[in-house]
Formats: sequence, C-alpha cells, structure tokens
Amino acid sequence: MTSSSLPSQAPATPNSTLLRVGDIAKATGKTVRAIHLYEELGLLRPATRSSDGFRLYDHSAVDRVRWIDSLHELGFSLQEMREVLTNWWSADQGASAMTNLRDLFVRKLEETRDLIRRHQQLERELEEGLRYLATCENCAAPGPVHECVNCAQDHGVKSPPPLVAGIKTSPENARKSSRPAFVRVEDISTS
Amino acid sequence: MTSSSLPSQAPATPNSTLLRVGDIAKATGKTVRAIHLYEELGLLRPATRSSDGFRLYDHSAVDRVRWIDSLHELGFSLQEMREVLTNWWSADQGASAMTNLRDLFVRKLEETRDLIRRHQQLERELEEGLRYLATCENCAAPGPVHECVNCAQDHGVKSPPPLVAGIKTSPENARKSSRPAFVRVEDISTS
DNA sequence: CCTCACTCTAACGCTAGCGTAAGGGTATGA
DNA sequence: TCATACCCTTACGCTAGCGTTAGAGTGAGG
Repeated sequence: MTSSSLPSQAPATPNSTLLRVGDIAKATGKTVRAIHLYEELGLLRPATRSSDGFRLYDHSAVDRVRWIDSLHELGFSLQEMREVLTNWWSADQGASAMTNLRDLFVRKLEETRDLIRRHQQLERELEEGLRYLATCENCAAPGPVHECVNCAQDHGVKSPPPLVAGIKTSPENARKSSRPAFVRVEDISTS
Repeated sequence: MTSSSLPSQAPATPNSTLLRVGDIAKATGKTVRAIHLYEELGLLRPATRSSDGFRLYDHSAVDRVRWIDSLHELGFSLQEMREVLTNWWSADQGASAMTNLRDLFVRKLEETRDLIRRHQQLERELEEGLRYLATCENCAAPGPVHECVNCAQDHGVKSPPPLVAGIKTSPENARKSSRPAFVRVEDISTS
C-alpha cells in the first residue's frame, strides 16, 4: 500500500524526523481535518513548513494530539484546552503555572469521579431492568404487548424499575407530531 | 410565588389528576421547550388537550421524561429512544418485545461498563498527573515556565505522565492561526 | 508523460438538543 | 379592569467538532 517506514511518500525534507499532517493523523487515529482544526484553535502548531508549504511536525505533536484526545474524553472542550495551554505558558514562573494546573486537575478529578458514580448508578439500573425482564421468561399470561402494561406477574419487585417503567407507560407515543391527536378522557388511567 | 398544590393556576379540567406542560417541566427539571421537543420526536404525548388547546398529561408522563433523561445519560440519542419505543410497541407479542429490550439492555450494559473503565483510566491518569505535579513543590531549579520543558528534577518517574507531557511539549502553540509561522529548523528537538 | 497520492486554503454543511423570539390567546387575582 | 402567569405554534439561532466540497499545486512511480 504505502511506503513502510518513510514519513509519507518522500522524506519531504533533509530532516527526516519531521512528520507531515497525514502521518500525525495516522499515528493518532484522527483525520487531517481534525488536526487542522486543532491548529486553527491554537492547540497545535507545526514546527515548520516545507518549501512547498506542507506542515511539518516533530514527534511531540503526536503527544499533543493524544493529550487533546484524553482531555476530550475527560469532557474538556477544545476551547477549554486552549485556556489550559495559554494559562500554563503565560505564567512566567513555573511554580505558579504548576499550581494552576494542579488545581485544574483536582477539579477534573472530582468531576470524573462524579461521572463514574453516575454511570455506576445507570449500570445498576440496567442490571435491575435485566433482572426484571428475566422473570418475563415464565410469564403467566403471555399475550399481546399492550397487556404488559397491566402485568400481574410476580417480578420479585413491587413496581418495574425506571428503565422498564418508562417504556411501558402510555402506549403508542410514537408518531411524529401530526394532527392534534384526540384521546377520550375516560381512557386515561386515573392513577 | 405560585399556587401551592394545584396543577398550575387552575384545575384546568374536571379531571384534576392531569398535569400541564409546565408541571411536567418542574417535576422533571426540564424546560417546556424540551418537553415539546420530545413530543415532536415521538417520545411523549399528552393524554389529551384542554378545551383551550393546552396539553394535559397524566402522571406517567413524568416517568417517561425521567426515562428519557436516564437513557440520555446512557448515551442514547432521542432518535434511538424513539426506535426503542416503536420497537417495543410494534411487537405484537409481549415475549418478543421483551427479548428485544433485553438484548438492548445487555448491549448498553456492556457499553456502560466499558465507558466506566475508560473513565477510571482517565481517573488514574489524573492522579498520576497530580502525583507528578506534587513533586514540583520542592523544585530544585525554580524558574520561568519554559524551562520546565527540560526539567531535571526527580519526579519519581522516568517521564512525565501523558496529561502533563502534552502540555509541556512545544511551547507557545497558542495563537489563533495567523500568518504562516516560521521556525528555525535547528530549534526542533530531534527527539 | 501521465496518473496517483498527498498536500494546501477557504468556506459551506451537518447533527443534536435545545434556546429564544414573535405574535396571539386565556384566566386569575388585586 | 388591568397586570400577570400560564399556554399555543412557527421558525430561526446557536455551539461543537468536525465532514465535505472546490480548485489548485507538488513529487514519485510506471
């Protein structure tokens, strides 16, 4: 397919340790467009340009892009990342830059842990839903799906877990907002 | 401020168990606009309308909105939720509907666990970053921030963790894509 | 020599999930 | 009687993070 170890097609420049944008893209799994965007937003800059205008990066650019990716997963926006960078490099003393960064990390660590807790909660709800649905295997009154709303089966719990209850309520809610939709008031369960 | 226990301002209809869109909004923390959107997308439908055209919901609508919220946190798009609903209600037999739902839950459970693992990884990286930065406290050579790139301090690890390395590489990357930017090739660390 | 693979800049397009405004109606309470 | 608090529909606006043309240049291999 493509030449094995060379940067791309050509060494591109005497200094063969430089990478072109496509190389960065392949190395990081991003698209060329994304790399360009990061540059536009001030997150990344080629070390230099080749004579014909190609962007040339050194290897640290790969680290930078991976850094961007990690922070993105941490919920940072690209703008926030730019603030982190300018914040760091605008501090004249390393000590204060370090302190800022540490505070940021502490905040994000808390947020991350919070997010993990919320997802663990959702994990439990899914498990609960599955346990509930498992008892449908031996349903005492198999029938059309709309009868599941008034299910009398013993599912081991008082009421269906949220993730199941949300579905079973109010049948036929689908249908993309057409005419006013009329429903007889008597049909409404008076709860 | 607002009337205490009444649906809103008025009972709105003989059947006092019905809720208006504002009530649903307050009960779920969503905005009225969001509720309307859910309806447009076929995720929710008022049980009926009042004589003057107001949407009137029964209490199960609150469950439905909470359900939407949970699934949203699980990474579902509103479109996907609609598919889940139509999928459920279009199955004529409860058994097959249940099987579909269970498969979906299983898939999402895996995804959720995966996501938790990824965030735990990020959590570790943050902690690692903090441990690294902590050793900056007793920096042997305090100075301007750009010297941190060649830090000779013993941080207890061979190389700075990714979240720190990504920042320290290539200084001054900020500056919103202006002129071509020239850099002397000799300045590039040949890694 | 021609074609392919790669690059450039500039700029419009797109999805999601609402926000927000415009223009108009109803009902409650001071 | 008026102000206030709800509600309605329609429809354009907005942010993020790229995707996707368009139009043009460069170097290498066959």
